[in-house]
Amino acid sequence: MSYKDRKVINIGMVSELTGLSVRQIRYYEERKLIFPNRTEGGTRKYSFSDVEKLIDIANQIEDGMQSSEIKKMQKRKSDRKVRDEMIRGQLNAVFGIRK
Amino acid sequence: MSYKDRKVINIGMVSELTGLSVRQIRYYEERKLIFPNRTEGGTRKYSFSDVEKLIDIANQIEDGMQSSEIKKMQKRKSDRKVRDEMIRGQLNAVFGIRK
DNA sequence: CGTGTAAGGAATTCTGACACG
DNA sequence: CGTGTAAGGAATTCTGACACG
Repeated sequence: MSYKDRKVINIGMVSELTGLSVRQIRYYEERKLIFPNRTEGGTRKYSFSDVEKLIDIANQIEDGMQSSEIKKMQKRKSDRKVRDEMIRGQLNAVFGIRK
Repeated sequence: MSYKDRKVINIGMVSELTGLSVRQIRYYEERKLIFPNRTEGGTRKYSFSDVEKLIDIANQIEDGMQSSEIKKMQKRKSDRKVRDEMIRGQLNAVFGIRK
């Protein structure tokens, strides 16, 4: 929706923005930690959110965490978000609490 | 500073985002209406601000305005901004009006 | 496991020019 | 003036593999 989430950046620029090698960036995708879009021609396209996520991933790897662990943590975080949003939705439906 | 102003988008994606041809986008640059960055290799890089500006330019062209006229209007707009900021600065220096 | 690299090919972009109008 | 197009070349990216550890 916002600029931050538009997938418009090529891998070369992502490499420059993050300081990571293109090899690393592709590898984190292979491990299902990041999900760029693709052009018709097959070129990867990333968002600024992806750039930030990649920096986090690189830091976790640097701290000795394995990609499989990082993936699990991503899932936990995602699950928490879904749960919180459901609770919010229910509260809103029942009590009409706004925002 | 913000995501909106980071020059990270290739001309192909700009073409897709704006609906303009790459020929048009390059031409508006030739007429000094837009100023992308360049990679070492010479590839153009645009920001989301540039994308919006390009849409405005295309609309003005479509309305029959010439590129030289558009450039003049851009300058006027820029001059107004500089003037307003100077006034603000002076007021702030003399009266300490905040923000 | 995470990352570098050389290999060959494909997609993307660049410039300068000719065309039309 | 604004834009399309074919031309030739250069920069960018892609995949699959081998290497090291």
